[in-house]
This record gives sequence, C-alpha cells and structure tokens, in this order.
Amino acid sequence: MSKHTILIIEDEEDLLELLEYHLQKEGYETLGFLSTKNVEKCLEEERVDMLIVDRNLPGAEGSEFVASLRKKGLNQAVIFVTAKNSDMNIEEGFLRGGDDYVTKPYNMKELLLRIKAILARTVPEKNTLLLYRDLSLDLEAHLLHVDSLAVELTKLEFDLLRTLIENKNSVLSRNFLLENVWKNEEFFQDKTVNVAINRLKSKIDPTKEKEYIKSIWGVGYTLC
Amino acid sequence: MSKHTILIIEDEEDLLELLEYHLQKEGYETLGFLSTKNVEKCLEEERVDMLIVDRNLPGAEGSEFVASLRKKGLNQAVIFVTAKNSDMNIEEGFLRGGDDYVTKPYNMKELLLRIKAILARTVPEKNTLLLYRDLSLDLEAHLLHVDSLAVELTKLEFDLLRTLIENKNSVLSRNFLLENVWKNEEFFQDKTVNVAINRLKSKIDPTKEKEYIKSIWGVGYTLC
DNA sequence: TGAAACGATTACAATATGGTAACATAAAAA
DNA sequence: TTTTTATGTTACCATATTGTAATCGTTTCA
Repeated sequence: MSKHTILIIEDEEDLLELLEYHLQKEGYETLGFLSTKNVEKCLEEERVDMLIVDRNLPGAEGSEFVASLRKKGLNQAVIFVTAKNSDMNIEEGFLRGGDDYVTKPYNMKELLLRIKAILARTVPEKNTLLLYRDLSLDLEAHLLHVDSLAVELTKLEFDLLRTLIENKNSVLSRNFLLENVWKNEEFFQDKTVNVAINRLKSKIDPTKEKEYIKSIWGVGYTLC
Repeated sequence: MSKHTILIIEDEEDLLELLEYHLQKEGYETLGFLSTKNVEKCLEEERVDMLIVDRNLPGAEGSEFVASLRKKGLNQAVIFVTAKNSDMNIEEGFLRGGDDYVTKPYNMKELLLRIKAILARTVPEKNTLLLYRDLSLDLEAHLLHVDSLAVELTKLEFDLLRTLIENKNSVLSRNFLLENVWKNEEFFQDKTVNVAINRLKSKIDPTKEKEYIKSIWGVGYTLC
C-alpha cells in the first residue's frame, strides 16, 4: 500500500521541519511550504491526501486561502493549526472548510492521532495490490494486470499466483501448494500442480519470453 | 432533507440536557442516555448518524464500550467527551475508534462546529445519487434510472444494486451479499443470490446488450 | 552414453458452478 | 377476502474449470 501524502503550509521554518520529521516517522509523505506560493500548482500535480495549514501566513490568511481552494474543488481534509484560539477564529476556520482545528502549542501525539482518524474517514481504502515485476494482482477486484494489460485468471490460477507472489523468495514444494492453494493435499497428486502451473504460465506469458515461474528440479516452483 | 440524529451517552444529567438543548436548537434529533444500558438496542432500531460519548460512565468505560460496538460493526463517527485530558487517555480514545476528542469543560460553539465538520465527512448526503455508467440510483426516492429512463426495482433488487455500486471495484462473494443484502447469511443458500442477480439483470438490461454485472466463476459477482 | 526420474504439454472426461424457468409460499395490495 | 407481487427453492441444462492420464522432453547420475 502506498503512503499517504500530507501537504503542510507553515511559515515558521523550525516548526515545519519538526512537523515533517514526525509525519515522516509515522510513514507519511510530506510536502512542506513556507507560504501559499506554489501550493496550488503542487496540488494540481501531486496526489495529496490531506492539508495542514497555519492560519497566520505571511501575506495571506490560511483559512481564506483554503476557502478559495474549496471553491475550486479541493475536497481533501484540512487541519488548521494556529496560535489564535478565540471562538471567533475557530468558527471561521470551520466555516471556511476546515475538518479539524488545533491550537499551538500543540501536542504532537494528539495531532498525529487526529490526522490518522481523519485520514481513515476521508481517504477511501486502497485495494490491496500484490506486485511482482510487471504483474499486479488486485485481490479485491480479482484482477491481474500484466504490464498494465488485464488478463483473466480462474480462481485456482489466481490463488496459485497469489501464493507464489506472497512467498516470492521461497521455493514452494508441490505439497506446500496443495496444502495452501488446493487446501487438501491428500486428495490430489503432485502432477496436478504441474498442470496448473503450466496453465498459469501460458496465461501470464503466452509468448514465453518473460519466464516468471521457474521449476526447481526435485523441489518445487518459485518466481524468478 | 431529514435531520441528522445524534446519540449521546452522558451520565451527568444537567450536562446531557444542556447538550441536547443546543443540538436540537441546531436542528439535530437527539437520543440521550445516562448510561450504556439500552444503547445497543437503540442503535439496532434507530438510524443514528453520530455518537457523543462521555468516557467516564457509571459501570463502564466509554471508549471500551465504543471499541466493543466497533467490533460489532458500528461505523458511525464518535466524539469522546471527557474531563480526563492526559495524553494517554486521548490516545486510548482515538485507538478505540474515536473520530474526535473534546475535553470538559468544552466550548459549546466549538463542539457544534466539530460535529458539523465530522457529519459533513461521514454521513453521505441524502440527495446524492449513486451513479454507475448510465445507472443512477436515488437512495432517497428509492428510484432507479437507466439511461434516464425510470425502472422499477423491488426492495431486494434495489439493495443488491446499491451494494454492487457501493463496492464497484470489488468482486462480492455470495456470502458477502447474503450478509449485507439479506442480512442473514446462514438462512439462505448461494443459489438465492444467483436468482436475485438474474432478476436484477433482466430488469436493468432486458435486452442483454449492456452487461452491467459479471459473474466471476467460483468467486462472486461484480460490476464490469 | 543411457536409463531412470522428473517436468512439460496435450487431450479428454469428470466435476463444479452458473443460468434459467417453473413452482411454492408469504407478504402486500385491492 | 381475493388478487397481485415478491422472493426463496428446486430442477434441469449449459459451460467453465480442473484433475487425470498419456506422451514427449529434459535433467541427473552412474
């Protein structure tokens, strides 16, 4: 799963760095800005999941800036950060399209928790993609793309390829595969695996140019 | 548009009344409880859009109660209200499925703003249509338009199509559908789904030209 | 080098799964 | 009440999938 990206506008350089440090430690991508300059362009070019905006910015008021972005279709969640904490200002922030409001000095742990809670609500969960070379297996949609070209697999072939990718650094014995893909190793024979592997190979690589699956003599199969 | 309904669990009776008063003044329906007793039953029977929960409840810990509800499938947003404000407790609240955390004594205006912001994110707008290709599902009016032509669906067919559209990027197993559309997966058989899908298909695409619904052999159904 | 063991490939048959129509029953409408 | 509608079940047929066996090719090792 790819990382969430958080765009931050904060004019105090030290604070921006500190915030970016903590967010990156939590596994987020960050895009830091010291002013609203270039932010719009960045939003057009990058996929951004959330914004953290200081209201006190040089030359612009953070919540007004966000309000103008909202008018242009910004849909991502926004957390306002500010030293101001009078009722009036909090209200303005929410009315101009804020999703949360944190006042300085803020507790970093709390801010991180708020970010996490809001992202959980606003960013739709990505489908789990299993990747291997130019293969991309979408477990939800039950879809395989080979070099971004859709290829149809049967349930057995799909499960087999998934097991191979999930264990891409091991050689899988026929017994292991019978246990994990067929679920009943005693009922079938080793040859069954051979044939299934073969069918899978011919679907994901009909011209036999790419050699995804290698057989290890006397041991089993593995991705190579 | 119908009112949003907010369920409140707060053991201080005065505070509960005050909160209900303000929420009602803002146009919300409220369901007040002095303890966790009967809350589960109420959630089963009433449509609730959000919960406000005090963490300090007689005989139960609010966030533990919410965590247990989440396990049973509660999906609505929860705001915790509490006098506690140590980091540790805020963290617990978020980890147990809270969407926001407000400490007493709280500013009523701010709480109302937070409620509004969260509802805007979590409750799908009633008037929005669910769209898929030339299908348009109006959840309020319980109406389907196919290429702007009205088509009548039964409740079951409607729920089925809604579930398919809401999960348009996933293959849905018959069990998933029995759970989510029929609500009682154990009572019915897989074939029931086949027949229902079939009836739905013939209503939305009687000439079988458009192929909205695809069956994935051995897995389930999906929109294509 | 040659035999044995193992893997690849192909064809075929059995099985599992899905589609469809007909029927039965329960719920809603008239 | 009678009639209509909705929906679960069953039966039967069509088709996709997949195990098996037969055959051919390749590797291993004496």
